[in-house]
Amino acid sequence: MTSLSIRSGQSASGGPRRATMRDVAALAGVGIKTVSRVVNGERDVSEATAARVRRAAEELDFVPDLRAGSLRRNGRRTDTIGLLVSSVENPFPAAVHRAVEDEFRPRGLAVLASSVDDDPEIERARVATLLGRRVDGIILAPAPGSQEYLHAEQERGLPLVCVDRKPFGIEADTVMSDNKAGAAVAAAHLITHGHRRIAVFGHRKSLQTAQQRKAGFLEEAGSAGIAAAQLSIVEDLRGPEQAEAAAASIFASLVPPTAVFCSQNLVTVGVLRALRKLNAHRTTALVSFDDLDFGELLEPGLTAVAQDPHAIGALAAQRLLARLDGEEAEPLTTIVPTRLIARGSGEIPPPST
Amino acid sequence: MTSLSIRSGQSASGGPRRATMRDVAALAGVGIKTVSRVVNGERDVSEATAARVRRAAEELDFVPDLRAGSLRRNGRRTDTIGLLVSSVENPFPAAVHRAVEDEFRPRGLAVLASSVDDDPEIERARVATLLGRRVDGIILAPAPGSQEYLHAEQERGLPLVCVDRKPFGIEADTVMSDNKAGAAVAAAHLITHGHRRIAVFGHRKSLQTAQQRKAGFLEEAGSAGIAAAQLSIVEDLRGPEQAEAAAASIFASLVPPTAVFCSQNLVTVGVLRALRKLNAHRTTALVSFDDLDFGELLEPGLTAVAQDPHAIGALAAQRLLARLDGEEAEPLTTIVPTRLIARGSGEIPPPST
DNA sequence: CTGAAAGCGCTAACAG
DNA sequence: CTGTTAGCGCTTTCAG
Repeated sequence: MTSLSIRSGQSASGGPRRATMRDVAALAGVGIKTVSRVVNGERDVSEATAARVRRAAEELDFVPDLRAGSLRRNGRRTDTIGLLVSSVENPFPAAVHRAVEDEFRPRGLAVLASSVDDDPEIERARVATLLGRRVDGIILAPAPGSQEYLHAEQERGLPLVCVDRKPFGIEADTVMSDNKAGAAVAAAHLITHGHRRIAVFGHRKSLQTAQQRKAGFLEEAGSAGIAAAQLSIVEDLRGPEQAEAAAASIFASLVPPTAVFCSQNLVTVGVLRALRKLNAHRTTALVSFDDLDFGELLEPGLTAVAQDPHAIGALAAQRLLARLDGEEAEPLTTIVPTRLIARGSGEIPPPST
Repeated sequence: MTSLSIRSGQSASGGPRRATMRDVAALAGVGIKTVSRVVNGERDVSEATAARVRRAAEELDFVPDLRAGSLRRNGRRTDTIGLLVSSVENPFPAAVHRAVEDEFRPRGLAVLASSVDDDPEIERARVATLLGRRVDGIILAPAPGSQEYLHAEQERGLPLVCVDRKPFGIEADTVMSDNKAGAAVAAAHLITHGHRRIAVFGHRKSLQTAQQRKAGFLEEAGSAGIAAAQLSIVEDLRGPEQAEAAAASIFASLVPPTAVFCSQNLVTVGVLRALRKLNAHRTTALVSFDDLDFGELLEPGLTAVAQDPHAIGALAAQRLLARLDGEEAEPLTTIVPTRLIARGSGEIPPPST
């Protein structure tokens, strides 16, 4: 198995070195440029020589080096784009990732994906990594803080599309959910079902999505005659644990809210845990912004304002492709609608005290 | 805003072209090699010139071109690795992805991630894409079918590490869950709780994990005196819908099983739906291989054999790093233990008829 | 239809 | 300590 053939390479790895175009040319008895023509499907090569070249390439397991090619090729394209999200592991960004991938694949574009953890410094570092690899464009879920540092790159012609939130300090194509409207729908839903004493649990305050969802909810509540002061509002919850603690304290009070709105899925998880411990989950209405993966399996089923991450990813990728193809229009913001899915938790009426 | 400065480039994008090392050298008044030294942190450059170079680089927004560098550098490393999983969107691969990323980041390695949808042809196409970009190594969740086509690449020195399942037709470092043992634990758990009439729902048969989990379960059942013939076994379920249909039919029978084992999370989801529709979810014991994201929120809580995707990803990445560093040992298979999490559904006793 | 020469941006190998 | 020359593997340009 481990036959130690001649080492010509530098590192510890063995085997013959990878064939180059020159090798193929030599074996086929043609010039290197002819190989290039065949490999790139340029015409004006006689079928006879083309066949010889293909056989030689096959024989040698030739795989053209895209690095070298892109270095000289018109446009210097690497056919690689960068995707920067909060975490490749979270369901929302992961779905965006998949949609982006599917949109790019037919064009032969590969994607360098990386997690930023909503940290501005990490974002800059990851961007640097992408620029060094000369990606053709970047799809970015902006972290809190400014993206102004990207302005020079945009001027230099780097296509940039933002997803989930708008960038700060620059302009760029952006594809995002209709956070405000979605939250307003959630508010209207709870109010319609008779609730007026409502708790609002918000996620990380520095994120635009948190601000917009809160604003959307409060506005709708306000126009229904419920002032912000009448609501129990908790903000800046960083995860399920914090959300659970906050909910535990609020719902243990003497006159607890009859309904909750959670602005993000992780917050929802925490709140659900708290409600279950208090055995209040069947009597307290709950609407979640962001669906949970199997929200229909909960009891009651989770009523959620669902986003459409696939649509967001696909639209962002299409925007990037358009820019790559030379579109010069003003930056465009695309708002993707949300959808309220009523499955039970949001339709619980207030106690008929 | 959209100031159309001088176009020197080729594509539609404007702006001054990106600075090269030569530009930096010229501005700093030094040779290009000196810039190279400073940029790469080689010593033997006077602090004075180094400072001048750095200032010039800063001034020009210089970002070294890693493509060009890697083309000539010893080892020709691109500092990029490929990750091929069933889908970047599924929770399990997504968690592996994150762990891999975290392990590579400190070394400056970027990751090209791509979905293969468990299709052998797609796998080959994605591998080709990676080879063309000259990745330093590949982490692969093998699709059904043979990976023999990778043998030549391995000989040529391409480090390959498999995750989740073993490759077929070649040998390679592999990191995977202890499927058999995990399934055996599930069987023992149900049997201990008094069940003998058990349904076994398996996922896609061509996947190793399905075979191993089924085998592990049956063996354990066998040694407890339960023959396979006494079990209701359904195999090759491709998704929640199929699983739901299968479960609906089996549990509607006159003498339904008192317990279920599901070999994969998507199967679990389908079975749970079916049980709920039959209102049998509180009386039928269920153990799932693969946890659901919020299994603790179900009622009863989901008893699951949980895998450790982060550990799998991290270990796979470490294996790859070791190979990149020249380790020449025989391919190593690392088995990651699973953990049974009892949350209620698996502890339901059989009806005391 | 085909090939030789130049050069992409950088690093290796040598000079000074 | 610093610079010059070649050359990575490919595409361009321009001659045959």
